[in-house]
Amino acid sequence: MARVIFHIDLNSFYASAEEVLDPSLKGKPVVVSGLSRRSVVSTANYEARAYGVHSAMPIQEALELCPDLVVVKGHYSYYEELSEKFMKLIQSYTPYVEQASIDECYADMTEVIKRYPRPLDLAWQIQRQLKETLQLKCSIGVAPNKFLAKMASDMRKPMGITILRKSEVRKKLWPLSVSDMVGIGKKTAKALNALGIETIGDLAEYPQHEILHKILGKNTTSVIQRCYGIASDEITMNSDAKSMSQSTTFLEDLTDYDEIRAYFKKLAVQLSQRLKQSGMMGNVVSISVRYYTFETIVRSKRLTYPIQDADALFEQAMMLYDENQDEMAVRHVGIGLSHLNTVSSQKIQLSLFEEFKPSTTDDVIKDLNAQLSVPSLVRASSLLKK
DNA sequence: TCTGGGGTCCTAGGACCC
DNA sequence: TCTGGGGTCCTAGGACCC
Repeated sequence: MARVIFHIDLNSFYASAEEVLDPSLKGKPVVVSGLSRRSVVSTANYEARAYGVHSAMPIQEALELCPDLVVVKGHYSYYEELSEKFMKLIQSYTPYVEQASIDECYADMTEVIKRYPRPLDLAWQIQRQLKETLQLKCSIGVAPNKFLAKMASDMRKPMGITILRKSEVRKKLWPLSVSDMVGIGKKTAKALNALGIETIGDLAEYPQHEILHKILGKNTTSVIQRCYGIASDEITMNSDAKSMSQSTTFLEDLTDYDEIRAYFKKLAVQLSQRLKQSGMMGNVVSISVRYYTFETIVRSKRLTYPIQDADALFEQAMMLYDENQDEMAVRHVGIGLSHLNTVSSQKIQLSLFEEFKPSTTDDVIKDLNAQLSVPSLVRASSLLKK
């Protein structure tokens, strides 16, 4: 049985959210972005897009294109709040809602839709309700699976509703450029173009799958199936974050060790705060360092115990940084933590482990550190001596 | 006007174990 | 004494998305 999947995508979400906070912005070209010389556009509203301004464009360039541009600093916790309300609203229709990002979700409306004369009526209602209650515009794609729903919602923006049936794939999907497919970015598109593949139709009919495999890897089959409108209709609910990171680009490139260290400290504190807020711990620490050349390295380390504390994050980050010191000027640094688990599940794992009685002093210290969120071996050792 | 920040997933090589 | 082949874990790098 074919399912009815909705993809609901908020239009220029951050910019719209700012217009809710400050209605005087309405009608003006607005971007949400950082305020430094090195910032790029996070989201542009449609008035700004009319000038050619778009996401990821350096703010300086955007101002060149549109001198009257209103540049607003993002209020990200407000966006989170609004996003939650958005998801709740969709969940009032069906429990089968998959959050795809802060401003989009998939919803399985197979059952819900039966209560409406036409699928369009449900989509209209959702659009109207989002506009009335949250002042947010959205585009909705309606299709038998997630991929087609997503492609459909992209076809009419803003405030569009598009139904895409599997029987229409040749007519509506095949003429599109391969780069319009989700998952096909710049690099992959270029490689495909080199084979003479320009459109989704070209890709669908390309006979030599072994050659495609060199470009698309293990996704080859599923990418080709997508061209024919075959894709997953499975809704994955409530997936916890797998990693969390905090990074910053300096106003000027830095060479001074202590200054860079101070930034790592700040990032560790911020990251730890967020981890604690969401009750997460993790045991793979990573840092990223981008040099003035824009070359970026990432270094990571798996710990035998999970951490959450700012001091522990900072200590591990600095160990990774020290091991990879370079005299090049640094543009950007970041700290990340992955292999996250909720604190409560960590405690369960810990208590299971305790039945086996860790034998070495090292293990005891690590366990103590994990339980107490104590960062350094020194502090745990001193506890043991008491 | 040079190139943010926060994520996910895939690939590939080396270590290590059986 | 010139050499196996899986499987899994760890790390690094990169593509992609919003």
